[in-house]
Amino acid sequence: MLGFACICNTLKESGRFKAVTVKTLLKLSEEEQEKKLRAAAVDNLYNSLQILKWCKENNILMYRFSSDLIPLATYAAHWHWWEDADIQNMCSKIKDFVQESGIRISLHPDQFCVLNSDKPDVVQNSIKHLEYLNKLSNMLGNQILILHTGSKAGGKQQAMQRFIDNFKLLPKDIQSKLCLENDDKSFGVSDVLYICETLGIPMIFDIHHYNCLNEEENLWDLRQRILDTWKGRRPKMHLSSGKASFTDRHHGDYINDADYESALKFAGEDFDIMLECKQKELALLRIREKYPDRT
DNA sequence: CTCGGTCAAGGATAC
DNA sequence: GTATCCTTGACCGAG
Repeated sequence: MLGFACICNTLKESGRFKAVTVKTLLKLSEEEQEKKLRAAAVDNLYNSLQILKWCKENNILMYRFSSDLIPLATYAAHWHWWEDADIQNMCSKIKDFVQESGIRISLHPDQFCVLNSDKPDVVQNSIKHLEYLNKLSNMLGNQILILHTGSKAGGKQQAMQRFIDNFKLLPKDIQSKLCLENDDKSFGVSDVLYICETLGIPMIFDIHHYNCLNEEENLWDLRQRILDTWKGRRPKMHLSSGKASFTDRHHGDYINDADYESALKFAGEDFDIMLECKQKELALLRIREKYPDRT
């Protein structure tokens, strides 16, 4: 099964999301602030639902929500977005649709969510961010939050231990949703597998990150260990192509055939594949056209 | 209206 | 310590 993330180009006006800047917010009264934030959030949730409906119509059964659906969610502390009737209403519509359509959903915190930072206030902010995404997840019926290990300050081993220690401080509800993904700069497949096995959480295998950063591990040796971290749930993996070259960390617009084929080979019958490329659903449709039997 | 500098949030690096 | 880049897509003020 293939999926894509966030933006849907095809839907034009309802395929992307609104943001609110702090600068703008500070010019407004508290009442106007809430009005602006609510309007953007409701709009973003509505657009997410439109995208999900489009996915269903096009038989795309996996989608990752934008993590910015509720603008400035942890900034505007006076606004309890989760208690807002319009937002609750939109969320339950999405939750119902997800349930009846069977679309597999997930959420991916932004890069500033660094659970293993060596700075205590960054860890606290990261936990706040995870609490926001967890709350939203429960309202949307999402069970998967995908995180990177984070910083390697102080050395990789220490940084991995900080991740493990800080993970244990999280509420169980968040812990049960977290999955860890290998990245392209600091923590490779072996590192992330170690953490996942230690904590008993699923590992997201990102094949392009592996191509950019690896210890020449034999993927077939690691494959079963990755599968095992899912404990019977259906595993997911990520796929993208380098923009300028095979190991360019920048994501390309589309997926190269060779990259798709090697991902397919790795996935076999066992993994769902989330596409991470600039052209989002268009890349998925292009793959489907090229490989009609294998998507 | 369009254009482009700017934007909550972190990290890594070079000096 | 501080300056600067990385990196995303939308905001928003200038023209």
